[in-house]
Amino acid sequence: MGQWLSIGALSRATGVKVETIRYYERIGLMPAPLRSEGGHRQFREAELRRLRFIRRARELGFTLDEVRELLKLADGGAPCAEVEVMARAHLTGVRERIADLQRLAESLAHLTRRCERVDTSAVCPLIDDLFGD
Amino acid sequence: MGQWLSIGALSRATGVKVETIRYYERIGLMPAPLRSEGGHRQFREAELRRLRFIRRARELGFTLDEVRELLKLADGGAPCAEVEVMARAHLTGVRERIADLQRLAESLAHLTRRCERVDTSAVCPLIDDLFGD
DNA sequence: CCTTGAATCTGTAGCCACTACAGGTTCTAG
DNA sequence: CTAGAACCTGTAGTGGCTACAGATTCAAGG
Repeated sequence: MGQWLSIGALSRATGVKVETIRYYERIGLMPAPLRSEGGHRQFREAELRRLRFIRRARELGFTLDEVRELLKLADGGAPCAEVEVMARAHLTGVRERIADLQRLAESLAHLTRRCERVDTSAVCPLIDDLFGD
Repeated sequence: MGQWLSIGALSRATGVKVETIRYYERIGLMPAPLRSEGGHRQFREAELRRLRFIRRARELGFTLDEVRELLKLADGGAPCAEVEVMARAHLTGVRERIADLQRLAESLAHLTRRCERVDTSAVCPLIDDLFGD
């Protein structure tokens, strides 16, 4: 009943799974928290904020390494310009992935459209296409 | 100099890396090929066609399990309807991923836009946002 | 025929970001 | 005091490769 959260409470508060929290600690993304007599983790406000930050950055698609970088910038006073550079680079990457997937969806749609026109169970043009030279 | 390809030649012919070809064999996606006296793999037309099929299906974003399924269908005469079902399901998945990424790009664009408006090196609104409750 | 060096062989470990156990200990409510 | 929920550590698995290390085999040139 103090000012701390158990790992389960922190998990509920952030939406990050218990195992993942321990994983983040293991890889040094989260600091080692205080412990109870018996060895249970006790988290405080700072850790809650940090973990929320991590979760949101992950939701924006940053890799853990990028999150690490972002946290370093944040901890170091965060010159906005540098953060923006990272975010923009990331955005560019995301847009490229979207473009890739769109091309892919295009191809798939095209292939399935060809499938539609085959009466019942002839040789599938999609399969044929994948095999063709 | 017969009718077979070495693993390197197959790799060049398909664009699939040598290690990946061996990996596909290990997981049973490619059949175990003939071997030379000394133990080197000897691939023939059938394997070339199969590997090309795999590569193209992978380019369309199918998982290896889906590729396996597709190959089973292809080997079994391929009733076009079933193939179409798989392809459509896959297409739906791809479109969902595109939608997810677009939402993500939207958020990122929004955040970086807010960054732009900060003069020089104030507290970064992007970082702030990720920390906020 | 012999040598050189490129290609190939097997087996194992690493990557990312978790997730899922197993087998034990601690905490908390009744 | 006790039951059982929550927690602990450590290890292994996921997908789809990729990257070694250290040994062997192959093809071409002399």
